[in-house]
Amino acid sequence: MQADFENLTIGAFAKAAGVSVETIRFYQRKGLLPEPVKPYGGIRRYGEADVTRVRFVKSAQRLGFSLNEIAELLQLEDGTHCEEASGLAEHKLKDVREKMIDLARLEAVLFELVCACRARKGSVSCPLIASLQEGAGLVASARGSHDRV
Amino acid sequence: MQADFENLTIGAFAKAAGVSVETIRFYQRKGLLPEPVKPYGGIRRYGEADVTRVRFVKSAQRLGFSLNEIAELLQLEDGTHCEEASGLAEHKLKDVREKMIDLARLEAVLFELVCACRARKGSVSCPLIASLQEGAGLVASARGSHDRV
DNA sequence: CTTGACTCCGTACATGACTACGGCAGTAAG
DNA sequence: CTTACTGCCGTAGTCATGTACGGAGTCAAG
Ligand SMILES: [Zn+2]
Ligand SMILES: [Zn+2]
Ligand SMILES: [Zn+2]
Ligand SMILES: [Zn+2]
Repeated sequence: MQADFENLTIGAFAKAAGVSVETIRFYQRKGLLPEPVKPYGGIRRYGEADVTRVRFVKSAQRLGFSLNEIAELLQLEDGTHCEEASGLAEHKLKDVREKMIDLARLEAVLFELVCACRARKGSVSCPLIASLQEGAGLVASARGSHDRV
Repeated sequence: MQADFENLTIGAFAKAAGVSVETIRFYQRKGLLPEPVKPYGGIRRYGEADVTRVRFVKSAQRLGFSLNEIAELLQLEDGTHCEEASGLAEHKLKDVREKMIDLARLEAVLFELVCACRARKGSVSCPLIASLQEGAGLVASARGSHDRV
């Protein structure tokens, strides 16, 4: 029951990697996947290494890396550049932590608004709408100098 | 030193609202802002109310609402639909909380990877890269049924 | 040999939130 | 009056991450 992960057509490859054929082709155009040589007028074949590579992309994506950042990571694929790789990851970790703080602030404000809405007994109009209209400093959210997760 | 917030041209209005002219026109096309009547072959004028409205949009955006959701909120602008408004906010709050959980998981994994990278003493290759290549169950991240913040 | 499934390739579409451009018209300063 | 801004309007482009489609070629089974 061992699947043969060599000499896959693009369809089988995509299935093995858990993405669509179109996605494979898209990654090729982006330079995230090598395009295997095409035998004279024939059909390209893919192997184990390609499947691994797609899985790499997908895991990195789940970690919040963009495809461009993943391209950078793929430069380091041979595993001999620990410094650079962990540098990228640390940067991403910083981004994630900033985003967590933003979201926490968001959560607090939204919660407060929902509470105010529920508790509005005497007021004529919805406190949520009212506070959005003032809109002053809710979630000041000093957007940082670079990309977010 | 009191700025006169009536009879603004679109340029002054945009500046007063803290967005670009193009953004104003974009919001008009999207139906988020009313387009004031244009005097015979002349120039539209904007006032305080328009500035307030843009600020509403921007605050709601900082709270994670999409422009479409903000359009919904604007339907309720008169403040007489507390139910609907707080319904939207509660839904968004739920989204935010889910996203916070996702990010927390992300943070943990990234942190672990960075640690592993720093601590790799004997291993030949970078543990971060290695673990991306295996890529199995890192951040399972069961993506929910709907929109995220 | 035909049929049907699959590949190849290029192009277009989808989403969200804008941003840019080009040409024409109105307005203000000198 | 001329010049230099603005405003008006429509169209189109950007970025990210794909998805969809159409026509032509290839391959394997029947
Ligand atoms: Zn490393
Ligand atoms: Zn960053
Ligand atoms: Zn309310
Ligand atoms: Zn939702």
